Amino acid sequence: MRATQYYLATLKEAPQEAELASHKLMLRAGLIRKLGSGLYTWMPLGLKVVRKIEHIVREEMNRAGALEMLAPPVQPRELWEETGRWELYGPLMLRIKDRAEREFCYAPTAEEVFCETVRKEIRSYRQLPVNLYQIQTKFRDEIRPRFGVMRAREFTMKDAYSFDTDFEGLKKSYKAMYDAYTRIFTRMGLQFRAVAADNGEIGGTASHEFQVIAQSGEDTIVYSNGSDFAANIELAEALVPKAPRGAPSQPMKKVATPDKHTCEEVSALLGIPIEKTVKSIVVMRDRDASAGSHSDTMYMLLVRGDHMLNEVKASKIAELKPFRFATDAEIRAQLKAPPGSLGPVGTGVKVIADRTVAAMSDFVTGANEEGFHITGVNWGRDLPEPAIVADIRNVVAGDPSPDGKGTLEIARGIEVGQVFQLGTAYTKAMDVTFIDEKGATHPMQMGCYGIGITRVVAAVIEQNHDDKGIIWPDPIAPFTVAVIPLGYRKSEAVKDAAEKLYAELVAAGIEAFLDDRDERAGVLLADQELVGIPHRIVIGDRGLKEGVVEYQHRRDAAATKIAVADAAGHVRARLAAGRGA
RNA sequence: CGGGGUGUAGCGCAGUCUGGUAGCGCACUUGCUUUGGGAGCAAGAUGUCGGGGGUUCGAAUCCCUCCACCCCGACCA
Repeated sequence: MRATQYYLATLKEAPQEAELASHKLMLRAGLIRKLGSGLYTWMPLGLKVVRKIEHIVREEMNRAGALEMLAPPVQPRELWEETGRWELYGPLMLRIKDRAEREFCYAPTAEEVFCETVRKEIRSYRQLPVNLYQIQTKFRDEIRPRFGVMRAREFTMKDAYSFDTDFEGLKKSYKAMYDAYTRIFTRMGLQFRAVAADNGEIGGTASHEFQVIAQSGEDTIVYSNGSDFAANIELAEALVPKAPRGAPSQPMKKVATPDKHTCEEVSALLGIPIEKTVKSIVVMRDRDASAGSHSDTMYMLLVRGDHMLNEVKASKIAELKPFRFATDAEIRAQLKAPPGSLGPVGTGVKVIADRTVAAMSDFVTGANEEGFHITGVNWGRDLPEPAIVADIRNVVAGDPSPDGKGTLEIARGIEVGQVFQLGTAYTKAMDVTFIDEKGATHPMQMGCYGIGITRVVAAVIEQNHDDKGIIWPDPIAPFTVAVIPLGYRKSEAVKDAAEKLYAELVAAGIEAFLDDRDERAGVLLADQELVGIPHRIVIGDRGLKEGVVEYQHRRDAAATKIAVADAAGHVRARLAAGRGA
């Protein structure tokens, strides 16, 4: 491609709406343009990258035995009512009406259509297993679109659905996808980690998320330094403390803590370690909220002062389902005290203690009186044993690994893919069945597997950029080599050498970008660096006099001189070396 | 949805407090010079100052209202 026949939409400055490095660079390099909140137009350069990612995904999906098809993104309401998701999805789903007032949604995912297809097409165990996938635009009306294409409302997703006769088959299909995903993200040059994940509301038997390691990631993942344990923090279990609860050694005492509300403040004021304090989080179970009657029950969740409540874990406590945080008014009405001075002593409110808290003695809590806390609190003596003891906190770095091997470390991640064993949740609801060898009918075992194609673009940039711009890994670079003639319009020698090299590269099947614009050297080089073309060859009169051109990889600190005749060969060698690495 | 903020030329911004009829840098057009790291000079084009309403002789500026977008908290690929 020649620059003069292309449209490089680069910007010197990033629009102010962009916060994240990848978002800024995608706008500056002209990969995307914003159309509205969470809506992006892919410019020619950006689309090239998307297509390359899709290409890798297709290759690996096909290699794993999956078959590509394509379902409509606009789907009738009736289909979604079969699984109850027309209601369940709520405002996240974009709903549309046609001229006859029939209702549709713009699909946020596609379990229903694929189930519909399979139940119509497949009858016999002899036709199973199958794994069908598509690469299709999805729409989720996110509460808060953010970070450009990282969390857009419209995005491209590769979604696959496997159907098996039995659970053993499902496990095989799942493993095949897990392995395919590992190959896909490896080929893209990403540093990633597959972590055990929460199954969500759907249930099912297993799930893993593929997390790209990045400081800017929205997810927190934990992993063991002594084993291969890795999980989303939502899921990672905090074990029961090894040390038994100590015997009470202090009397219970009310102390003044004026204007001190957080555990940090109170522990600093009293000179007591924060590990001796307990945080009280007041929630309401509103089990009958949907029926309109309000029989909400208050619960107090107790977590050690330096720990964080894990809402996913708390939401799994059967007695609490579903819960919400109590309002300020509810707290004042029932506990006669404002948040910041709350505690479990003498309230009569049912207490759910974290495992760590249940093992504490002589601890500090709020006194349910503004400006006062209580020290020397002990279970059994000063208040009843907790009604429920459960794991309701986030693990912290240094906690023992749940598998008993090593301790946990914490990192941030960007979720680019997830694999799910769904089991029969959908196939039962939609009557997706097959006939076995004895003529009996059974629901199929289903799995689903997603990759956020457009999010991958942002994730790759998060991991591969510097202050000058993007640094694409070879397999997904929009162009592989930039040929940069210095003085294309001024020097016949430069022009001839550039044209010759460009033709050679193209003939060798290498995607070259010849920057034949009548611009100064600085402009050409800055654009190549911003856009992130990984390899470049600079051709100038100065070098040609010595018979050389300059090769520089985007990550190299300096250029190396190459004999003019060897330039194309050198690039080929570098590309081959990159593939090996 | 709650909290904070922004909306002025394609992009980045000043001007708003203290009302007087819109400006800077980059980009764009033309010409000359320059030419190995985002050039210089000269000339030029580009604006419903987010929309609507009000106050005023006069509104980008003050008041009301609506909208869009961004950031922080509850969602997911």
